[in-house]
Amino acid sequence: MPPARRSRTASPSSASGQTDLPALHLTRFLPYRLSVLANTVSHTLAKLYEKRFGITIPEWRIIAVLGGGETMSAGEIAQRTAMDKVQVSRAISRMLDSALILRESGDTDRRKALLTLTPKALAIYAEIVPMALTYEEEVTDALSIDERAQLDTLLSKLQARADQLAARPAPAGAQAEPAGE
Amino acid sequence: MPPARRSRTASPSSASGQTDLPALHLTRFLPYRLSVLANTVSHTLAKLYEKRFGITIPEWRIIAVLGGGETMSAGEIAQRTAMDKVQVSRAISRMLDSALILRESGDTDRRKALLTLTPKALAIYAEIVPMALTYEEEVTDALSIDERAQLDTLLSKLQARADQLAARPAPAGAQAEPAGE
DNA sequence: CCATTTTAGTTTCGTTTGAAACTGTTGCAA
DNA sequence: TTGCAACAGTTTCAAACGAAACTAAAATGG
Repeated sequence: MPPARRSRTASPSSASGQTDLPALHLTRFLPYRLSVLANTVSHTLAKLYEKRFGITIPEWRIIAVLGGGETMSAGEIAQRTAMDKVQVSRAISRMLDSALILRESGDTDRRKALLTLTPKALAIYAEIVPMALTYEEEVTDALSIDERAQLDTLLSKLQARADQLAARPAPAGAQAEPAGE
Repeated sequence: MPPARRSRTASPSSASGQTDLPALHLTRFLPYRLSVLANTVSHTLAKLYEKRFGITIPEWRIIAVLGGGETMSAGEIAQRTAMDKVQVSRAISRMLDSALILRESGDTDRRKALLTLTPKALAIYAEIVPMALTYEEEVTDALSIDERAQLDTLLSKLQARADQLAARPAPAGAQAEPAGE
């Protein structure tokens, strides 16, 4: 099956007199497809562990990176989970409330708090990891071995490129307000 | 480069006495990777049209499906954009405020409102589509022709499977509360 | 040293979201 | 017909979010 490149020249099917502009079909538009897929997957998984353990995605991510028993600072967690520090801060305070995490002020640098999972959280980790991996397998079961390798490659390449484009400063001369029609 | 299947048996690197459970590295975990990638892409793109036209993602999606000049109901928009009806309802009311959309009560069924883009919105469509397609191309430029075809296939397969798993009723006997650990 | 800047993390504020309740309309059935 | 279930869309309310302001503790450097 060829990729069916979207036609750049066909006008929208309506007979309106609009200029002959490239059509865009949401269902073939990569950002849309990624968004829908990621949403479906995350949502399904989140419901699984919300139901079972009462934790949210940010909390799960923190458990995931600390699950080895390591200790690290909030900033380091933020980096490793790709969440921003506000999100991490909030998740941590929830986890303190539910006794999932332990915070001790750093000795040498009292700005950095050292965070460690409690045994309760480690127990959750032990249960949740197999669940998560099982779900991941169920999804990737839709693919052949080759395709899984392809997926790995593609996601890496796309992420690298997306990061690069995100870092690029916004094209100048684009403002919303003074759009004098 | 082989896909480097995650080791199922190696214990976490820490020397703690935890049971020997499968490790999970977030950076190799599909739901996480999808979520981060989709987020990066959507965010970058959203900033682009937020800056240029002052519209949000839901609004952009509505413009995208109505861009051909067609008329449809809110429910149909919801289906086609994979947004839920609340989101659609809110986006529409914003678009009514900014004169991007036109709503007329259906004649035969007064529950269904017929929605059409205004010329102002069609003008935005004409400008935004090339921007969106350009961005998409910039991202997919990271891939070879073959890889683009692969991506198309993979996303379709994964979405189909994810939908299937999402529809499946939650596994019974999983409750958060009575975790008498 | 003291003043300034940088870093780590938290708080605040306004917005966005999602689930559930609600309003109005139509279709169906006694 | 009226009475009730199903449907289309909106509103409400509480939780979640992001940006920016803020606090506190190091690092820098005159």
